[in-house]
Amino acid sequence: MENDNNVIRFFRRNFTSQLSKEDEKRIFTYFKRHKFEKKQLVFMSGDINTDHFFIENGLMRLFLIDKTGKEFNLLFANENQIIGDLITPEPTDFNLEAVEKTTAYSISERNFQELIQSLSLTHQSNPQNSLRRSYIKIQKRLVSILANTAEENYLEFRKTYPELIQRLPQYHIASYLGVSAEFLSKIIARTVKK
Amino acid sequence: MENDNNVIRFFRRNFTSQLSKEDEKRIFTYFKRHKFEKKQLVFMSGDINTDHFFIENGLMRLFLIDKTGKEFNLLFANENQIIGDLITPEPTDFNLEAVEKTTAYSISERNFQELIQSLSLTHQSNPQNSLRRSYIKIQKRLVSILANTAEENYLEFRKTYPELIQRLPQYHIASYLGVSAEFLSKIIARTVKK
DNA sequence: CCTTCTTCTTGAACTAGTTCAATTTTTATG
DNA sequence: CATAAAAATTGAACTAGTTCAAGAAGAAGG
Repeated sequence: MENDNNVIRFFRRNFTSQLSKEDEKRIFTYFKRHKFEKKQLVFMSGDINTDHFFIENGLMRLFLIDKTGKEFNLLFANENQIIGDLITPEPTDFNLEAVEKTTAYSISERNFQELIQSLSLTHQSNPQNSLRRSYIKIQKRLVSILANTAEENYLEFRKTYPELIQRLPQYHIASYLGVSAEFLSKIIARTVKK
Repeated sequence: MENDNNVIRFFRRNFTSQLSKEDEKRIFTYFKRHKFEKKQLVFMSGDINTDHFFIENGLMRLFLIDKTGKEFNLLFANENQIIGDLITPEPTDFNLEAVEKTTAYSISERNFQELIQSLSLTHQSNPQNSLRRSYIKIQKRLVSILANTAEENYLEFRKTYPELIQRLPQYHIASYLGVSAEFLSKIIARTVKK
């Protein structure tokens, strides 16, 4: 991990801009590097004290499997993003999977908090703000799914995440939008004609 | 406000248990008391720097109006809960309305942060945690709306918020569940028979 | 207690989206 | 580069939920 500093940059961007060499070293020691194969499951429903994953390279998805066995994608994360279940250390309902071959750095909730504290990021402006942004985002998504048609939601998704459209199989996008893969395919066929 | 301490109790419960008399006085000075009539609009889409409202008595709803004029309820709050739009001080997309005659205490985001700081609630464990809980809740709601039928969602709502079933008109519940008022009425007729 | 307003109900016609099954296209791999 | 596996497409039959319209029931105020 020493030979790059994506995680450091992430910390600078999200928490505070002044990090001493000491701080950086300290940050390194908190993360563990992992490689996951395409479609490899990282954690699954029922697991406790799940880690957060900072993605250096690749693409992951957080999803849920309902009682009928159907999957629902909740979140995607790619390079320089963090993904995990906020309910940790409680048992998670979700599953985390690498969609592509992925390199990621893991940290437990407890260690994450400890790290933030020890860097005296106690002015709390930012860990809260990023959670706030996430909250506002999911709130918008909820409304959008309720208020708009699947076609509108798809077009919006495409506009917002053009690179994800390239990288994700369609059925994962369908599941994120809350429609069947078949129907999304029909939507796309329809919108291409226009 | 001096003759009761709902707000104080809220602070004790949500932030820290040790509050000096000084602290309590300080908290009082930050809040402004309001009374709202049934159906009175408190803030609306486009308003900037909207306040948070701590409800002493009554019931409020946060909702959005889509481009076709249809309303979507996002959140209800009753006694001893706080409601508002986290996007503040940015312009809100939402509307806040008193569903019943309501008494509430308002505070701006800026003052709220200042107050928390000045009470040295800097150990940040809790403002974050309550936001986390909200996030986890809305995440579950999103999945639930996608994965379950309207009937299942209604039964779940009824189980989780029995008192809201009493206090809210059906069409507000319908809008929260993401179905038309007519369809909810049919669902209820159906479930009564069983 | 009468009148008005608000909320709830019901039915009929409709539509967005699902499910299932079969086929084609694309991608990955020995 | 051939074969297998994964992903996308298409059509037909279906269903959950919508919309519109009209009427019934409930609640609230003068």
